[in-house]
Amino acid sequence: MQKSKAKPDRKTWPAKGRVTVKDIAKALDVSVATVSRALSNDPTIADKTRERVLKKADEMGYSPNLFARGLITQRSRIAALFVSNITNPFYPEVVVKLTRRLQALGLHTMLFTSDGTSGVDEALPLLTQYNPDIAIVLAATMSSETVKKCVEGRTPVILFNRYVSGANVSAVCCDNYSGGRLVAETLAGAGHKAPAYISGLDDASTNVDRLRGFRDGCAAVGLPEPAVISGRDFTYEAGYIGMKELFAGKSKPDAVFCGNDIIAIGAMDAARRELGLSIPDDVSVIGFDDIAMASWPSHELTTVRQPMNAMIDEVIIEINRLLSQEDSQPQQRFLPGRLMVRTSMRLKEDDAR
Amino acid sequence: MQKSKAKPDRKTWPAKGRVTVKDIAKALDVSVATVSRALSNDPTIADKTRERVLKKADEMGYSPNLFARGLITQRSRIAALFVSNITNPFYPEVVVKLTRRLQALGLHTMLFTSDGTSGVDEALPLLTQYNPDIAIVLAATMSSETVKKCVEGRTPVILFNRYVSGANVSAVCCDNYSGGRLVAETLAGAGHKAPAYISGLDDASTNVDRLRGFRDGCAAVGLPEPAVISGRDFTYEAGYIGMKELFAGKSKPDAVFCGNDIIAIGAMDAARRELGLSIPDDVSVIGFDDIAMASWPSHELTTVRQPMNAMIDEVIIEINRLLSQEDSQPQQRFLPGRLMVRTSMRLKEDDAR
DNA sequence: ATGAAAGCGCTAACAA
DNA sequence: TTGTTAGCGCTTTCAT
Repeated sequence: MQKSKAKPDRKTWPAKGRVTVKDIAKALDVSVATVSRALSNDPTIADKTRERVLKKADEMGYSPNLFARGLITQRSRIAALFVSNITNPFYPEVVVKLTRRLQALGLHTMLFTSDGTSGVDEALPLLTQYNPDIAIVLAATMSSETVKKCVEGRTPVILFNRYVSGANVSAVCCDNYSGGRLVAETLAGAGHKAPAYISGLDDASTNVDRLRGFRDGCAAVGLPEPAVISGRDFTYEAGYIGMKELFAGKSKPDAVFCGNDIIAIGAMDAARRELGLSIPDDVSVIGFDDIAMASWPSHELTTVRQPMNAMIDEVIIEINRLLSQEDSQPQQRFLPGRLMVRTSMRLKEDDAR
Repeated sequence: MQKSKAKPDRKTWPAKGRVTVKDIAKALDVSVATVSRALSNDPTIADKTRERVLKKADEMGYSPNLFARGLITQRSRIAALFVSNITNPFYPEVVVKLTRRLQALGLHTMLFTSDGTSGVDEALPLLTQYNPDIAIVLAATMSSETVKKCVEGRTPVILFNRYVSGANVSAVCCDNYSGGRLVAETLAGAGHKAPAYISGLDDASTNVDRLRGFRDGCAAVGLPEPAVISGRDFTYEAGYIGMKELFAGKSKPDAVFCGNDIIAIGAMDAARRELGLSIPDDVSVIGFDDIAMASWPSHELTTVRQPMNAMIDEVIIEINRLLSQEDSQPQQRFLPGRLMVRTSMRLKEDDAR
């Protein structure tokens, strides 16, 4: 029944048995400050002491509590990653590769998903709760309002395959517009006469830019305005149905450019199975992304390859820039795609021209 | 130069401008405890007060700092999710769906990836730093040592499509063994005579169980021991090469069961392109997973469907169990797969029997 | 080069 | 029903 200062022996507390700086300090009979300094490579500490601490910490199986650290440093070491598009295998691959790179940077990936329709905004409240050091948005729709909130909340945002012209946000994109033009030019060069386009999600900027580039390209090389099947989704079904619609009309296309590879594969299947067409003799099909599947013998899809690794590199560079200098301005980078020529596109000029 | 208690006006501090409980308390002239109680739906607070606080909090754009909360409650509200297998589209889909469910439970997904070879163990130190409430491992290799460390660290682990017999870990799996048997029985029923199997990763438990089930099934129904192409990876290439090898020998199989769908698709492509075979007339091909692609017209793959949604449901149930009762024992659940019959398998009995 | 002490934002005893 | 206070584990002045 002593009163004393009554701090010790609060052993009923949670604790969960993890080793803390205090434990190390006690074991070595130094102060917690010293332990902290040793762990954070503070130069103002004796080498011997540092070594002793580090050794002991290792022995005791110490692992820092990043919650506590983050609370004081105001840096969470968390990167928030938003994804919605999952039917396209391109993005899962980006998620995995990016996460690995972030891990190497000491950043932990917190993943947020949403269904395709509602975009990413609904996850915003979740985001703020952990105060991530950076937010990365993968080709998902994020309203400019949400973007603004992030910026206000001092969380730098990097958009991947999206950009917002006005807003103060970094972006790393494949140059979708040029990709679209490239396809138009190539098709013209191979003597195609009747271009068409099957859209993914109508208002996705990737889709908009690819189509715009394709249209402009067609005009520039003297091709007619492409027929456009508009807006379901970036899915196999969209391509399948789109292709059928395209050939239901009176004027048949001789080349179909698709919003992405998955759509293109759906389109090819429809052409072969439903329309009895042969590819590329009756119709050329071109995709976008160059996912692994595109090069499989069953598809052999000619497509615009997104420079995924280079894009990821850019994201990492941008993160470093944003996190190192306090007031670095957001920056937008556009990387060119490259046409991967395979057998789904007719190459020779035929009887044309 | 006053000394005083000198707490106020530490305005040079980080702060980052976020609204805290203290701000709300000040604005309403109540104590922070009251605010905290209102926010956490503590029953011991006056309804009026709660409403006032909630309203004000909303007005001020308050969002709790989960670092601080986690520090005291010892619950991070974080679920660690480990993935390595990315070539198989089954798992990205699980990741996205699972994440959405976890979000609904108020759990944030922290994603860890590793390359296929090294398994998941390397990420363990990262894990402990945030003290997740639960760890979920998706079909990745996690050494029993790592599992043990998690259990010791009081972090419950749920394996998805993996299990460890001895260890104290929960698991939710497709019943891969029965799936393998089912395939053998079906093949026999359709008059096949010469079964074969193309492996994924040799030591992956999914692969091992499917093969074991297939072997046992073949024996049970009087089919010969299946020829086995062993162990590259769960990839298209593995299937492509495996199929070629299978037909390089003297005895040709008339039915090839594959470690998963991607392998099966690779095998079919090889059969058609490299071997000039027709499917299913010359050889039947059966996969495992039933990914979206399997039902595409270009593949029409007969396959064992994993009950993905039911499996995810089980994971959620298990999480709730583990997190609610303190000392709930880990539990292993095996869910049966279902054969999806498509045209890649010959159905009629032929001249057989 | 080291220690003492304050405090990040929050919750949970314990009082009142 | 509410306020006071201690403290989660850590970093960081400020002394020494």
